[in-house]
Amino acid sequence: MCKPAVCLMGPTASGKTDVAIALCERFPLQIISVDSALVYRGMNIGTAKPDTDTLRRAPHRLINIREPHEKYSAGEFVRDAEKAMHEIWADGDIPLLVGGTMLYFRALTEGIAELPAGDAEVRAQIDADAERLGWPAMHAKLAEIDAIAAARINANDSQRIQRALEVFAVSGRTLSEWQDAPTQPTDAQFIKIALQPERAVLHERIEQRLDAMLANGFLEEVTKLMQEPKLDRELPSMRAVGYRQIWTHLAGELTREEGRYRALVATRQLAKRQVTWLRSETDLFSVNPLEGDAIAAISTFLASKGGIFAIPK
RNA sequence: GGCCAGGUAGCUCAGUUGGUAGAGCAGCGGAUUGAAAAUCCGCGUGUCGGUGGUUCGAUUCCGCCCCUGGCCA
Repeated sequence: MCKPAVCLMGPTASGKTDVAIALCERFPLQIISVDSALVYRGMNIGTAKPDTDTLRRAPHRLINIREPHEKYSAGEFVRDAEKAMHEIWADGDIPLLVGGTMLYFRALTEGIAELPAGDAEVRAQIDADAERLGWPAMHAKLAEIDAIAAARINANDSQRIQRALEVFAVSGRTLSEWQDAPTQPTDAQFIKIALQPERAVLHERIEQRLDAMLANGFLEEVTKLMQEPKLDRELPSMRAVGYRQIWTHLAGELTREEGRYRALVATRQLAKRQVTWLRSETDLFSVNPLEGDAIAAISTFLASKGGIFAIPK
């Protein structure tokens, strides 16, 4: 039996949280966060994490589930999200998956291949080799063991080359062999909603939000993180938009104004990549959240799905 | 007011011994399978300040004007 789940997707600063909370007041929904940065504790201001008051009113699952020195992944997300969805269904409610990490949405709704987890030691070894030989040479090595993956991956794409080499090193099977197996999407009827503001307006909101973050202690938050002995700027968490640039500023390599500007640019570029993902989504109900009554439009759309949505709270 | 330097893409600048111009950044488009807020690929978007002159042809040379910065008054 296939139960419903609502996906609320959108680029950063598109107003997802506000819409999600409004929807929770109208329908029997419980929120699951779909965000690779909100999983980290202590990263609150720069990730625009909902504040504690908001979280009390509208609890979010999959927020604050990792320390910033830990890793998280799309595969782990799918397992965690499926578990959370079953809990919510067991309560008689419907999951509301809210976020901007489009790979996580894709993995959940389309399925993701069974793959070995990342291995820090193997990665360090590959990095060391790449340091000497360069990534194009590593790409050539990959072509010898997995021509299919090598054909798909650009010779400069350090991360994907590393991953493909890593998978073979730890499992003895090539990445493309692993990925050859058909993937199993999560068993749910996904109702996909996208918040798509006009680009210029989104850019304005991004800038205002960044300045608000800086006024509200973003620098202090990063200062505190820099003092953690387990943290360094190569970690996935510390490469997050904003954190990486502010860290570079606080390390004395950029002025405050340069750091702010680079953080601003990085956030816009993130938003653009998120929009690119959305363009390739099918069966999307698309709404401009900053024009007209978006909540009403989404409510009408959900009500048209019938079932539990036909009876608002 | 005088002298000097400059005015070229959204920004910072290069360049054209006269044949209408190109880098970086920004921006835009795309890819995306356990790091994805990551990583990578592609695309130059222009009254060359204005105006008159010389010339087959001026962004380039000359005159005048405008603007910006500096120095001198």
